[in-house]
Amino acid sequence: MELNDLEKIRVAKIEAMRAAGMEPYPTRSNVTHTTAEAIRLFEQAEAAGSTEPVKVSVGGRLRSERLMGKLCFAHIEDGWGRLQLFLRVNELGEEALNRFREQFDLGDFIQAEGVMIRTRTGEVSVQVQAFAMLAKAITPLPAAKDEVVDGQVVRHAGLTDPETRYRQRYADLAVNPEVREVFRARAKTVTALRRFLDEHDFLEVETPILQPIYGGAAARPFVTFHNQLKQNLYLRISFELYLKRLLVGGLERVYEIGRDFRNEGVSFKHNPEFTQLEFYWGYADYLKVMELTEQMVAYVCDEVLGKRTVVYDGQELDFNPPWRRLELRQGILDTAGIDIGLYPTGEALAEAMRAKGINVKPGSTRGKLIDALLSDFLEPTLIQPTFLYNYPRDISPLAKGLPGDPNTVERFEGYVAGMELCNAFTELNDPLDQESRFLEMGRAYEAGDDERHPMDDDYLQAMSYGMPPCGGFGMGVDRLAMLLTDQRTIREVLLFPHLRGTTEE
RNA sequence: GGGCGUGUAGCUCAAUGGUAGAGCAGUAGCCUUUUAAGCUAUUGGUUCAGGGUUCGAGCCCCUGCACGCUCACCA
Repeated sequence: MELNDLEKIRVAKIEAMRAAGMEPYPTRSNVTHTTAEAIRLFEQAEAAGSTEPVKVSVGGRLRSERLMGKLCFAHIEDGWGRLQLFLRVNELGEEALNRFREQFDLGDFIQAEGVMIRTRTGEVSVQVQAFAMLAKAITPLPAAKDEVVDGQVVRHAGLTDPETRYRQRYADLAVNPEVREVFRARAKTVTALRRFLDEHDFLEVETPILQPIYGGAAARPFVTFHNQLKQNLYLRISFELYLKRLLVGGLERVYEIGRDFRNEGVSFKHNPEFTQLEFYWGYADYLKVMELTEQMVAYVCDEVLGKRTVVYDGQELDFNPPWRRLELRQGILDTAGIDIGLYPTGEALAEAMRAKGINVKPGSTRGKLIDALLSDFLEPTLIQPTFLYNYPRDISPLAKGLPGDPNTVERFEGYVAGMELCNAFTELNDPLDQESRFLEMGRAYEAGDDERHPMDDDYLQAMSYGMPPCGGFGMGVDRLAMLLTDQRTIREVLLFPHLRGTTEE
């Protein structure tokens, strides 16, 4: 452990404490109240007109110190808030107060016991009668100054460098309270999603992360190897194929919240591992799923924010149902000026796009071209929550066809703030059709496309036992958390986002 | 992967090719109701790494690394 000068000074204090018979890392604390409990207790006593002294023992991290000769004000912070400590030579004696001044630094975890009082300026405080070190910090917190004014935390020169914040998230969290709030909101989001689905009689399940055959999405997987079994395994790119097997088995409403892994580029909305929610709802279809989605997101907004509107990137988003519904064909016509319905083949559509001066990636299928039009023209315009529906068949191999339209499937995606939030369809449950779709995919991707999917024979076996009609749904939970916490990058809602390795060590 | 930008003290930031600085933190002294903890003094640097140009490089050039923005990729 390489120590800088500031850290060496603190280590010297540790040695001085031990030499004086005090343990800087005692095994146990003697904390009786959180800061919030202590304050509440005192305010209640005050309101009741009680003269009985409120005695507490509180613990927390030392966040500010104001040394005034023979007295000292300090703030400690625990997981519930902040509390001012008032240390006087009158109660503590000169020796103890000097010990506090000399051995206690900002960032240390300490314990203080005493009587709750209100100081002359009116701040609820602990008049300290005894104190102890709970855990000495060696590295100073990367916040120069931090205080509470009118209940607001004011920071002067805090920790802002994104790289340091992500690599040392512990320091970021310790020093930036709004970061802690983001992750509290994220946790509430996940809890609310679970509660909503539980209340709608969905069963939460867990399916394999290590899979011998990956599928359910078009993405490159991470590959790993089981030494004993001498077997290649893939980290899942979706839960879909396993969850639908469960509907075959009679678990007709299931969901899973967990991690997906995709071996692709990173961006403000992509991380190599991300949290996905998928649910499958027997006897439903994509229209019913749309309605449930609206209700679910509105429910989450209520639980997390207490309201259904949120300002994201300066724009107010309204999550009140119903969301705007826009047929994909119409949306592309409105924004790109091309009616995909007039071009049933990839060649014809590519021709129409070139005529408009749009760059066409050679070898693209019709579906990929439509997806490109969607991404480039339509997606940026979808700010308010919108369901795009009816998607091209060749990029949706697990979705059921739209009756009467051989090129189109019953699929929708939810877009908010120009970003894809969720993806759902009426699930294909015809095993023979499914098999031919797999084969179709295999041919379309044959020319060395590494998104080509292996045939999953066991999945077909499951389908052949019969799966009830159902609507399936997938949503990026990180992206929902971004929207609800007004964060413009996924890294801000991941505690430990993926960063490149450093060259040291 | 491409383009643009950034990298200087623990943190936030300065510094025409000419002595590397400030605020806060730290250290020392003074101070019995503070709240950007006041006054006084003071310590602290592999300027991301490695090469080059130059009498002289934080600054200019090259290579590499990391981060940010952006484009590409990504159902």
